[in-house]
Amino acid sequence: MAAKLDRTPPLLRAFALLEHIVHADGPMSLLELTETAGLPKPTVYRMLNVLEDAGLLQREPEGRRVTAGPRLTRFALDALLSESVRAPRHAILKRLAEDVGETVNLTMLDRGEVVYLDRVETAWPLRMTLVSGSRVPLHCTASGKLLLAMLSSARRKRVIAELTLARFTDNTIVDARLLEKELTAIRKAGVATDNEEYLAGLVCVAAPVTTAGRIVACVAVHAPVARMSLERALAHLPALRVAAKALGESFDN
Amino acid sequence: MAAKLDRTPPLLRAFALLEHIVHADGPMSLLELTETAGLPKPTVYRMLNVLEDAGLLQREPEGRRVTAGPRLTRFALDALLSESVRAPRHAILKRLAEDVGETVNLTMLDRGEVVYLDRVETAWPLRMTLVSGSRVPLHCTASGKLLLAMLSSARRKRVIAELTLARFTDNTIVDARLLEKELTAIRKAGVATDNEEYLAGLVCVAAPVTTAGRIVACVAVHAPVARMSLERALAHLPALRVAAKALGESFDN
DNA sequence: TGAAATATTCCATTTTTCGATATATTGTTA
DNA sequence: TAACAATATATCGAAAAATGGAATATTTCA
Repeated sequence: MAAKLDRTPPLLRAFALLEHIVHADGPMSLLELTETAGLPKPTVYRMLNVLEDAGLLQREPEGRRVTAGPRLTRFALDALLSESVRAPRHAILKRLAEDVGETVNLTMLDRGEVVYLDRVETAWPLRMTLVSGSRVPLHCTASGKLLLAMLSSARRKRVIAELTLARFTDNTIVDARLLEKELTAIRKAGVATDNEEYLAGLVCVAAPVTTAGRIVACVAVHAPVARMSLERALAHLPALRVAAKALGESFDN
Repeated sequence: MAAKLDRTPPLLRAFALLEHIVHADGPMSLLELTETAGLPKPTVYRMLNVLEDAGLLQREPEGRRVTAGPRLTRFALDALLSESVRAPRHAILKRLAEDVGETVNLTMLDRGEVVYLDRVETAWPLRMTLVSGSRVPLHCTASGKLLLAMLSSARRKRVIAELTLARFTDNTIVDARLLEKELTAIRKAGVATDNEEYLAGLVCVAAPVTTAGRIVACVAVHAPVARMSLERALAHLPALRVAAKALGESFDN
């Protein structure tokens, strides 16, 4: 994964550099990149400037270090939402949806919200039709709470401190301390639920999707409580976990 | 979004081609790409082969058309995950935007221009609208003037010497001596305003973001003067300062 | 203040891309 | 099946761009 770039075709060098930056833990400095890319300083320097001018990279305020820029983020989301990228995961979701007989979806964290990467609806008539790419809040959804719970503790604290814990239903958690408690429980259990916290009458169960030891996404099932109680939904957890495993593996081909 | 590639730097052409492919609805043929990219057939042909060899693209079973490959999926996933580093920062801005009820943004100085690191619009569209990454001049924006004012005098002189003090509105400061005066006042006040100096009808207030005793960025609110006078905007200064403090802390890890 | 670390510029050379044109392959229709 | 159309692939000299070693400038830190 830390492949040197000096053997890659020039056409792809810029892209390969982006891969290194995006794959690193945090922002990268010119010198770090020079090292990991195995290219001379002036070369990397020039590339970084071109990439920054194009909006693909952004400088960090503190120093001269660099991270993914807005155009790159947009590209990444477009890619994950594109038909051909969704296909392998979609098949897994479809099977899961047939198993549990309710709507299932695959979600990620983006800009402090839950974004739907894909979804498979059941034949049931559902009022709630969220298209891929739409967004829901963090604090009152199963996926959101799970993704939040899995952030590093420093980041999680900062995010929670700034969240507006808007109330959507009687069950919405609007107290930061209670939310923290809930997240701790979720982290321990490895599963999150939404007990009519976002939309009255709608329950949801979400399990983490892992690749290379990292939580990258959530797979979740939801249904009107009239049709499926939270307990009944939790009974599908094993199926969710199987799907989650398959989804995780599908990411590292 | 259907930008032709013939004006993009060669370094970025491969990436731009990927953008087109990912943004399209389904698999794309050589001819389609030739058309949307605005490049000659042989050029696109060669690029596709390189990209396919690299695992970034995949051929449809039929062998003709191309779609995103597994390496591209990986990359997109990494890109979105790396962005979670900035989640806390974004949350702070979001909270501020909700407080003041107008668009807020985070900016920094980069190569003689103001660059938007992030921005939160108030009327939230369901679709992601990324306008960050764009650049505006230094001499006629609240952020720009503030960042300029806070530079060391040696640096400031050098930067100002390079500036073209272009006129955008009747209020734009186009005289170097007047600008220096304004900057001195700003330095004393610790806050900068833009009184329709860049875009007629738009006012802005910017406060400094500090890390380790240094001004590294600005947080600003702006609005149409019809909706918010400069005085009313200044009333939000305390909220701006609170956000600025939180942002500053988010920078030192 | 000065020394070390880091970033930026320079520019002759090498490498790569470029794309007009030509050819091959595949698909389609009568 | 033959003739045709559409699409994909190969060639190559000219033009453009990236390259990277070395020099310079800037920032950081003691």
